[in-house]
Formats: sequence, C-alpha cells, structure tokens
Amino acid sequence: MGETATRRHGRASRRAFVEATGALLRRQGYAATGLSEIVAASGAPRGSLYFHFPGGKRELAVAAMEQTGEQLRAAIAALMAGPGGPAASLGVLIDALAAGLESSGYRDGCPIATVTLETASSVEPLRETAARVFGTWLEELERALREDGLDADAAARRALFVLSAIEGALILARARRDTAPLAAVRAELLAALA
Amino acid sequence: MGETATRRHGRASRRAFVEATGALLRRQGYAATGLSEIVAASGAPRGSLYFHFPGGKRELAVAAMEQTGEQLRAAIAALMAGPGGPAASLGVLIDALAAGLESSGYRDGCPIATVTLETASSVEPLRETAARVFGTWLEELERALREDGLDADAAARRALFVLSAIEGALILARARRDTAPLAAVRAELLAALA
DNA sequence: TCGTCGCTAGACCGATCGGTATAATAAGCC
DNA sequence: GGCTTATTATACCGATCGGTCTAGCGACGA
Repeated sequence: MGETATRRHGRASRRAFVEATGALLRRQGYAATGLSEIVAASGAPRGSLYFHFPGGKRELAVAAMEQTGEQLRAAIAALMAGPGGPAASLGVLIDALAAGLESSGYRDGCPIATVTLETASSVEPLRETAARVFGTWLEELERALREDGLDADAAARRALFVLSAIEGALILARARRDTAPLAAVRAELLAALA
Repeated sequence: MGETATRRHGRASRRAFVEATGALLRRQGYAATGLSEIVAASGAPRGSLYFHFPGGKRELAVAAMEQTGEQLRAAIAALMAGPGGPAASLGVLIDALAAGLESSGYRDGCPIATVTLETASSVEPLRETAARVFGTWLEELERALREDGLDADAAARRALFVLSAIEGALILARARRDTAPLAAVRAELLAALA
C-alpha cells in the first residue's frame, strides 16, 4: 500500500509532462506545441503519456495551466501580504514580471493569456480553465484592495483594471522586446491607486 | 496597360486570401490556422496562394496583420479626433470594442495580440510586424494626449498604459465571456485621465 | 513463486500540415 | 494569327500531427 517505488516513478513522469507542457505553453501556446515536443522536453517515456493523461493534449494543457496558475496565485498572495499596502506590492510584482521577461529573452510570457486567445472560441475546457485561473488571481487582488479600505464593488473593478493592465503590458513588452510597457503601467498604476 | 481583367481578378484573389487570414487569426491565431482552412474560407483557388504569397503562411500573416492593423489605426485616429478630449474618445473606443466582442460571441479578438503571444519567441517577422502595428496605434494615442496638453514623455507613458489596459481587458473578457473587464477598464481609465 | 498491477516500450494509424511542381487557361499586345 | 504574361488547376511531396495498440517490464502482496 501507499507509495511504492513504481508509483513514485510514475508520479515523477506525470510531473515531468506537466512541467514541460507548462514551459512550452508559455513560449508558444497551445496549437504550436506538439505532443512529441512535450515528450522530448519532459524526458519521460512517450508510452506513459496516455496512461497519465487519457484526455490527451487537452487534459495535459488543463493540468499545466492549473499548476502554473496556482504558483502565480500563491506568489501574488505572498506579495500582497507584504508591507506598504497594495500599491507598493503591485510595484514589486510588476518588477518581478519585468525581470522574468528580460531574463528569458522575452520568450516566456503568461501561458494563460496565450491559451485564452488561441482557444477561447474553439476549445471550451481550456477557456474555462483560463477563466478559473484568472479568477483566483483576481480574488487575491480583490482581497488586498478590500483590506486597504475599498468596498466590494470598487475592489472588484479595480482588480480587473490592474490585472488587465499587467496582462496587456506583458503582450506589448514581448512584441517590442523591452520593458517600457511594464514600467509605464507600473508608474501610472501606482499614481492611480494613490 | 494598367488594370486588365486578368489582373483585377488576381488582385481579388489576393484580397480574399488576406481577409480570410485576418479573420482566422482573430479567432484562433497563427499556429492553429491551416493553409487549407484559409483557402477554403477565402473561396479563392489554392493554386494561386503561392503565386500571390511566395513567402507562404508567414507572408500571408504579415499582410493580414498589416491590413487589420491599419484599419484599427484609422479607427483610433478618427475617434480621437472627435469631440470631448481623449478621455471621452477612449470611452467610445472601449464601448465599440465591447460591442464587437459581444456581437461575435466572444470569438473575435485582437489578432495582433494573439499572434504576438504565439510567435514572439519563434517567428521574428511576425513579432516585428506586431511591434510595428502596435507602434502605429500608440502614435495615434500619443498625439491625442499631447494635443490635450501632456508633454512627450508623459504622453508616451500614458499611451502605453492605455493600450495595455485595453489589450489586457480583451483577454479577460474573452476568457470569462463577459464585458466586465472592459467596463472596469473604461471606468478606471476615465477616472485616472481626469 | 506466482499472479497482479502500475507503468513503459515503441511501433503504428489515418489525417493533416506547409509547401512545390508542372501544365493548362485566359487575356493582352503585336 | 502567334507570343508573352498573369493567373489558376491539381496532383503531389515528406514531415508531422494527435492518438492508439499490444507486448512486456519491474516491483509488489499473498
């Protein structure tokens, strides 16, 4: 019973698939990412793919989106709990995103945004997953804004505004290969929140 | 000399390819759009594709992005020239985008954003085209903001902020299938610009 | 020791991918 | 009428796509 060696090995393969998929979704999105590419990047055996993910590519993408979504949600929560109120925390968040973009040579963006734009009109489960993940991020932002004194409606509206600005800046930054859009959003957002 | 009947027909085929590609890029992006799909949607003969676009899919995508980019640039310019200053004009622009999204059942988004996220790290010509098109939009916004009294730096920063917020809201709106993100951006943006 | 179960090997499937080749058609010019 | 040029028809290419199949491995409980 419990974790046998075989089982541990299996879970490791599963995890490798999910992580490889997440990384590829960040760089090139859903449609451009082939199963062979995922298998190669993961190092796990191809024969195992449909054992762990009978739903195929779709199920794999959902798992990857949920994983990176949860990581980012936790990061947001941790940052917003820091000192200085929401404005200061958002500044740190945007700086971190800019640093991540730059250090990957503008290759790694937000996987949720990419998959949304590609599949919102054709692959329902992926669109639903994207909406759910965005929802968890919005909740964290809302909570911080409410704790800062905003009422529920205002907090919800402002959270949408903040996330929109950040996601949009990530697009512009990748297109131009510079962080100016993030810097602009950072500056204007902090001014608007004051 | 000049426009012969054959030539006119050829140009029509070319235009049909570009328009079909543009529509498909809006819905599903670059990688998910096949050449056969483009040919079928355009109604033009497949044999003509590589006559008009020797560069293949890439060249076709560049042409489509430039065309829809120019259309949107002109629309932005016309709106910003309207009465009431930049804030009022942006309100109208965002309303128009929301109406467009809704009327297509949240299928048609911004083709430039989608292609950017998919190809920024792998297909240079498309990334460059996206950056160029975004640049033309930013120029229009900047000009309107300068005419409203902002200095060059502030106008550039604010234009980046505005475009980021709008592009991000389009993503969230498509994921959630509602226009709340656009409404939130509209409200907060107008307040920030006042 | 033997059957069972979790997992993997890897060959294989039809379909579609982006792209190319060659010949025909259609119109304009002389 | 012949000659050129623009455009289209269609068959075809190898590669890759997402997905499936069956045989078997290795560790476990009884």
